Amino acid sequence: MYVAIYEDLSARIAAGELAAEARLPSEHAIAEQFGVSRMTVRQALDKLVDEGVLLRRRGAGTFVGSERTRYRRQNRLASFGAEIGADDELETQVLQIRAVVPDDQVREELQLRAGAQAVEVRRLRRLPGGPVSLQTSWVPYALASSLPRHGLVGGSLYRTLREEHQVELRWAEQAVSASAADEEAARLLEVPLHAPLLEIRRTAHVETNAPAEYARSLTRPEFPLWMRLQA
Amino acid sequence: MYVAIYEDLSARIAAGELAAEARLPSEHAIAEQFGVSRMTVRQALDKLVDEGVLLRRRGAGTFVGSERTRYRRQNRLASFGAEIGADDELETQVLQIRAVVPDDQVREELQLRAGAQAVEVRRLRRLPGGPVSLQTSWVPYALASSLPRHGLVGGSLYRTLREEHQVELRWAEQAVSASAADEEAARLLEVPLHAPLLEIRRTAHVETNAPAEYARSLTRPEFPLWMRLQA
DNA sequence: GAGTGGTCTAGACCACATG
DNA sequence: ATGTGGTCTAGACCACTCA
Repeated sequence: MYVAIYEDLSARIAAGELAAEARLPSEHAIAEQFGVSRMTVRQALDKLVDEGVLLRRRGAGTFVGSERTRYRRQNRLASFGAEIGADDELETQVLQIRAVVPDDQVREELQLRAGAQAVEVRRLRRLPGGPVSLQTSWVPYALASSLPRHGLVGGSLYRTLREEHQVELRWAEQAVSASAADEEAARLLEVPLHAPLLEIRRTAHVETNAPAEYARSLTRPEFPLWMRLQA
Repeated sequence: MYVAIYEDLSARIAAGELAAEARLPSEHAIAEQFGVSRMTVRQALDKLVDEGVLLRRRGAGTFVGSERTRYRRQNRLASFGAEIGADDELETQVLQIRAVVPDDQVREELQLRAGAQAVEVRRLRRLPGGPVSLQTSWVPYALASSLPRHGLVGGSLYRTLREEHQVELRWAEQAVSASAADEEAARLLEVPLHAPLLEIRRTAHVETNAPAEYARSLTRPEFPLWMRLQA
């Protein structure tokens, strides 16, 4: 039920029915409107506040965040397109999909036995203006053995895992740093050799907390990563 | 009351009394132990799960996260020392504190009137092994007019704002990217000219959602930023 | 089958912001 | 003075995990 309230409010904000800075009905009023208790409403609002879509002000009300604040759903495990706020225009060039015996760091992150295989997916993500990000992902072979044969659905690894392999990713931890473009990255991302790039190493997990994807990505610095911090 | 439970559990995990991978008592049991309802316990556990300290597995129990997962309290607005997990050893070299009329981007982020002043704080953060990060912060002059005279408490801007100016920061949004070291950054951070650096631009807010700090930092790539993503 | 976390109810009192 | 969000109660039923 709280998911239904969450989706209803999300849709109304996305549609502009609830504009930026607008005040929402009070939690009591929303509860009555949906015929649920206030704790259930709060569960939906908590999620939207966490994403930066809503702001709460004690004694005053709950407000829709500014355009900029809510444009990017922050700290969410989403497709890369949604992450940079350009899901529609993003193109994916699949460079390679193959089964490999991964290196030690990948093996450890995916908790694979020595010699166990993983599927390696290398992609270049592009916008009309040019290349954006070079991404390499590894998925345990046992989870997605048909990936090399069947390829990606719509260029999205997460969508493919969900729809073709019944693998639903729930949370991830990632390390964000910077690195200099090597020859391959410079060529594919169309930047000078040794140019600074945003480097992300991510381990994503399914609901049982088992790791299901390890990824390394290099992104042009014009596409920063937005995040939200709580005290 | 949920804060008390949160702090009790945090302390027991930090002290090693609850080791990594250990299972916590059930939510019902914790509620009885503290004499509160289960919803209150969940409020405390939610916060720890959000930080990556605890992991929940439906039907099985709540577990302390692995050393690595819980070492860094992720997505939290904390002092830089706590952020990189080396609060004790971090040294702060204050390069400059002065009142300035900031540039347009800073003025807009802090929602200052044209010509209004801000206090600029420039710091170099160091560990025993060498420099780590070069940080410039701006705070509206009205919030901290005595900062240039009195300086920082223990090298920490957030602590100074809290203790000397009654300014408590509650949340922030930040853009994370990469940039090449200019001459000054290269000299202070002891890296080659044009070396890749992690660049963060952060706007921090008080409880009323008014902006109270804008900061730009450049960090050596050996000190990545860790974050946690939820589906 | 027993115990766990996930969700929900139908209230309540409080501190706080605003008119 | 009114209404808001912040917190809390004392239950409940469910799906799920695991012995």
